[in-house]
Amino acid sequence: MSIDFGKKISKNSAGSLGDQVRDHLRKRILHHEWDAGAKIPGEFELTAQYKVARVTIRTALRSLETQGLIDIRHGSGAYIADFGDSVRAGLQELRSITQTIREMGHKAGMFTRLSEIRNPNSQEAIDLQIDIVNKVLHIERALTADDEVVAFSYDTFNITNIPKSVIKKISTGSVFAGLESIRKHPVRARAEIHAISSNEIGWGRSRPKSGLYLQLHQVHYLRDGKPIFTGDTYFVEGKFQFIIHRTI
Amino acid sequence: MSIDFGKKISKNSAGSLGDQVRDHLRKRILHHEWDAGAKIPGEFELTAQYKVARVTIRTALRSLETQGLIDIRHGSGAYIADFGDSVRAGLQELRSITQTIREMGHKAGMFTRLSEIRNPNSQEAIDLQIDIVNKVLHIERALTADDEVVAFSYDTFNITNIPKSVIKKISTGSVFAGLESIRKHPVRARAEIHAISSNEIGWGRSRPKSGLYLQLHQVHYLRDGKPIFTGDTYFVEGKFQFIIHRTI
DNA sequence: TCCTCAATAGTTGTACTACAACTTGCAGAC
DNA sequence: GTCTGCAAGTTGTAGTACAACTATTGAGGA
Repeated sequence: MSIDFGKKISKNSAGSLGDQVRDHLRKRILHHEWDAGAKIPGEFELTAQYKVARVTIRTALRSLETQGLIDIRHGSGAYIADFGDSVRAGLQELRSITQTIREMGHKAGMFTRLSEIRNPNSQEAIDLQIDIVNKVLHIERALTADDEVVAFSYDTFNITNIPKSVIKKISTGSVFAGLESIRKHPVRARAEIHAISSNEIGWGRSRPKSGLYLQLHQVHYLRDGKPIFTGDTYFVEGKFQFIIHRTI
Repeated sequence: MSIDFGKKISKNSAGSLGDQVRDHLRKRILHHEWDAGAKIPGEFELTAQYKVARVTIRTALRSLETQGLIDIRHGSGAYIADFGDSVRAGLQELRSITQTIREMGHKAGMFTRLSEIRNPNSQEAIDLQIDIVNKVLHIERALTADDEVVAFSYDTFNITNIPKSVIKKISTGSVFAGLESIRKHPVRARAEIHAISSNEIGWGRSRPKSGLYLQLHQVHYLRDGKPIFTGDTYFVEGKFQFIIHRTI
């Protein structure tokens, strides 16, 4: 079953009813339908708005609370956490770095240095949960903001069951758009953060002399829990501000 | 109401029943009661174990799922998310580093190098939203796991309206416990992450030769939105694994 | 006038029941 | 051996009722 919500429903909304309501409410929050600190409608009113049971609304609200977007107070209501913009630019939201750069008001660019189809190495095979005889697409790119390199990116995709046209689309830079077109876009990712000092990362004139990077090692998962792509992104220290919103 | 759970219940467990169950289940997970990928008991069995309603179990499980510790599959069960066994912190969960180390089954320790009451510098005054004539408590500590230094910490507290006994408690290391005793514990924090290479961080023999740190600059906020303390924590690269769970 | 406090309405938290939707394993047919 | 379909088990959603907590209101007294 999929619901209407009275308003428009986004194409990529899927999963349980609770997840759909959560995603919809999340968009309403991030679109500043309510100010920071403001009280959102009560559970009974949301029940009426979305035409679902109260328990469904509650699962959505609890999820948003765990994500740090709202603050639920017993006997009072749910309030918008006054962190809207930080969350937007923050690490917890799964979106392409290019898109994040763009949303922060900068011109996003990209230079592809390498794009090849090959067998995965052992670490990639483990991360992607595939055998080393499978084929993967490996891409090395430099990401820019306002024509300045802010990160070097090494990504590897499991291209089993992915049509050639989509592989081409991914290769040209539209990673998330390409995967979304065949409903194989990731819904969550696991990321490890490391501080790295190395002169073997990056290339060209834009490589920083300091060799100091913030490394983000990520594995992206589909809704069914299977990994779709993994990669390391090396952010040039100081060029990109990471914000994390921590909650209890 | 507070529940027994059949086993010992930790003193700092508080909040709603769902939160208590969530915290208890989190400890069981982090203590490796179940292997990675293993199925945890079903909702009905947990209902019997904890002697609470199924809806309470469900709120706890949904929260753990949002935090990325488990993976709930409709019609099947809840499974432990795959993770290794090094010291690990979900960055979006706000808890003391000491407590995190302890929850992972390691011996947590702490050496205080400096503890003084003084006026804030300009940056601290901005972060804490106070005037520079106010008084702050500044502490410099080294945090250890299994007698090995994993981080150096420089914290500054706004001690306006904080009784002397609590200040003493904070100084001796029980930051969160001290603040909680007067209901001034932070509920969220805003954190910036940086990669730092410096020989001016840390002290003593435990200072790493590489000088490579993951810096976490944080401001902690109370429920009413006011900052309570700020600080920089420098994690020795490689000693502490940071995990971020990104969702759509 | 100002303060205290009790009553009250409104909101979230927990309990219980019932059924829908989905997954998994197994028995049986072929 | 392979496939199909049933059955049992598990999570998801619905509905109701009440407990626990919050915020407001207003009466009463200093």
